[in-house]
Parts: sequence; C-alpha cells; structure tokens
Amino acid sequence: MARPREFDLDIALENAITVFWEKGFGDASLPDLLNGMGVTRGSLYKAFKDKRSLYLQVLNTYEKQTVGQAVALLTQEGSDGWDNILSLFASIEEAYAAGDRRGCLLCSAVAGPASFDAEISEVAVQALEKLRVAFGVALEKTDRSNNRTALSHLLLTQYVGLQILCRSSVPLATIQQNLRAIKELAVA
Amino acid sequence: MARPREFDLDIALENAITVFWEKGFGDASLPDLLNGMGVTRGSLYKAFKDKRSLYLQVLNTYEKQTVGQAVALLTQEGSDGWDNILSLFASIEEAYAAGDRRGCLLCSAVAGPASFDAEISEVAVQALEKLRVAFGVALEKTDRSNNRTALSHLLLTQYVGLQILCRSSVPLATIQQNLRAIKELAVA
DNA sequence: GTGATTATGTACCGATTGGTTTCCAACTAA
DNA sequence: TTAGTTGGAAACCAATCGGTACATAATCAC
Repeated sequence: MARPREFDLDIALENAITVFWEKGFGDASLPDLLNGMGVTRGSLYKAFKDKRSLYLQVLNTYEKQTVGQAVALLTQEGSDGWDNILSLFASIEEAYAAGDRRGCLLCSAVAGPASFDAEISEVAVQALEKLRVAFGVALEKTDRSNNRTALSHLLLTQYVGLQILCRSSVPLATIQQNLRAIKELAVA
Repeated sequence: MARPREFDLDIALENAITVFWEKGFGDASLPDLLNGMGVTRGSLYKAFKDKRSLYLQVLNTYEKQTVGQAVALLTQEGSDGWDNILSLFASIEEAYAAGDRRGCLLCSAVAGPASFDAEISEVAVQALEKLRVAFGVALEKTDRSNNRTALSHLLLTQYVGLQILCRSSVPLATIQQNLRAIKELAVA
C-alpha cells in the first residue's frame, strides 16, 4: 500500500496505558503521552484519532488485561472461592507494599472528572460490573451466606475504595487492616 | 482602616466548595470559580492568595462541616453504634437517590491527581482518618466483634468506595445493595 | 477636606493546552 | 520509473490556563 508504520501499535498503546495510569486523563498532557509513547504528534493523531479516543482504547485494553486477569483469578476452579477473593486483595497489598501508587486505572477513571463523559463512564462502570459478577461467582462456591449479591457489591466497593486509597499516601497498615477485615468476613 | 471588602468571605468560600466539589481541583478553572463565587479575579487573589490555597481552605472548611457532622452522627449517644453507622450510609443512598452525583469532596481529593500534592493529600487523609476513628467509636458501643480496628478500616474503605461510585452513573440498585450488605454485617 | 490604605475590575502576561497543517520521506503497485 | 498513498517531524494555530499589574474606587484617621 504505502509507507509502513515505524512503531508498534500495541507497544505504543501499552506505553499510553502507563502514562494515563499514572497521571489520569486530564493531567496527562500531549507532551507527556508523546514522550511516554515514543511517538510524534502527527503519528499519534494519525494512529489514534485524538486524546480522548486514545484514552478509550487504553481503557479497553487495560480492562481486557487487568480485569480479565482478576476475573480469571476469582473464578478459577480447584480452590475455595474465598481464597480466590483473598488472593485478589492480597495482590493489591503486595503492589502497595512494593511502592506502586498507581491503584487501578478504571477506578481512577470512575473517580475522575472524565467520568462525566458518558462513554468513558460506561466503559469503566461495565468493567467494574464484570469484576463484581466474578466476585459473585467466587462466592457461589462457598454458599454459606444467604445474600451473595449484596456481598459481591460490598466486595467490589471495597476493591474500588482500596484502589483509590492506594493512590494516596495512606500508611501501609491501613491497607493491611483492610485485608484483615476481609479475612474475617471470609470466616464469619 | 481602608476600603471594606464587598463580599462575605464565608459565603464566597462556601460557593468555592460547590465549584470544587462538582468539578474537582484541576477541572475547576479560574472563570468557573470567579463565576461561582461571584467575585472578580483581583479580589480572589487578594483574599485567597491563589487557586491552590483556596482549595486547601475549601478542603478544611468542608472537613469541618461534613466530617464533623458525620463524626457527630457516628459517635452520638443514646443509640446503637450500628444504627449510627447504618444511618450514615443511608444518607449516602438518599443523596444519590435524590440525584446528587457529587460524592464526597475529600474522597475525590484523595482519588484525584491533586493527591500528589503532599499537603493536599495529608489534609484529605487525616480527615478520613478522623472518620475511621469515629467508626471505631461507634463499633465500641456494640463490642460483639473481636477486631474492631480492622472493621473500622473496612467501613471507611466502604465509605470511600461508595462515594467514588456515587460520582459515576452506577444504577441506584448498586448503592442499595451495598447498604444491604452493610446491614448484614451489623447483624452478623 | 487630605493622605494613607485597601478592595475592585480589567487589561494583560507568558506558558501550555489539544489539535492541524505542511512538507518531505518511504513505501507499493504498475 | 513513476504515480499514488501513507507515515513522520516540526511549524503553527487559536484557545485557555493560572497569575499579575495597574488604574480606580471606597473607606479610614486626622
């Protein structure tokens, strides 16, 4: 056809995820993205239309990766549902303990002013709903509770709240106490 | 002394709360603030130094009002601790049901990019810690559980998560299911 | 009254924002 | 070789950002 693209679309998108994840939509400037993605202005607009479209692609890619992984963990067979739930939350603590202050891109998207954009909001909310359903599946395997739906909502909200707190400088103990509380839910 | 101020400081600050609450720090532009506060540029900078200082004053004022009110509700005597906790969460649902999508200014401050500002982050985190302690006080009155500290952390995270979700367009049922789950925690 | 002081309103500032245009290089199909 | 097509780099754009300068107005002590 014509001149081939000199960069890898997927790699550039992956780098865009990093930038948006750290800075959020509004605070990630074009120079930030250009620099982080290793692409020039013209190329970015040729390949991704504009900043908002790039953000939507980032959101969808992140969802496939991270939420997909979390759902797989929550719904995996051969282990107790609560164990799956606890290891998901444990992974949050591990990341925070390792110094990761990025939290969850989707949770931040819900929290941020970009959530007033209907399309962005919908993508984020639907992704979180997938996660909530996965919590429900995990709970089904240990059907002690008689109101699993409500509990799945509580767990998702807990997930969101924790990921938000992870973006601030709360003491590690705060995250750990949350873990402990969730463990007590499991044995209750 | 000299020419008196033509507007009421407290009222202007109250209006600034409204603007920041709806738009967040970064998305509230000077014209937004000027318009919302009913004050001109020069006056704003004379009275509040700059945008960031204004935001800090807004955060502190909001904290005194809203957190103070929530703490009072949680720690009030003459009613069961869990009842106090449940009515706090019920007030979140009421606001959401009434169409209020503002959530909690402090929770949004923690979530937003302004949280990378050390001073802003500290104000917000400390305010939330006050709330957490109040959850603990409420739990002390119903000392069924043997790990009230962890549970207070869970409740605070739940509070934060819910307020974040309130800023997006989740269905009302989501908020209500959370309420139900917390009620089950109470009777557990 | 006058002078000192402080608030108000507006014009203005440089920097930065997201986005476009332009020109040239690189490639394919014929 | 050449026509057609697309990507890349940088100049350029209007709009907006937070913030300042300054001239004017309003109040005080005297």
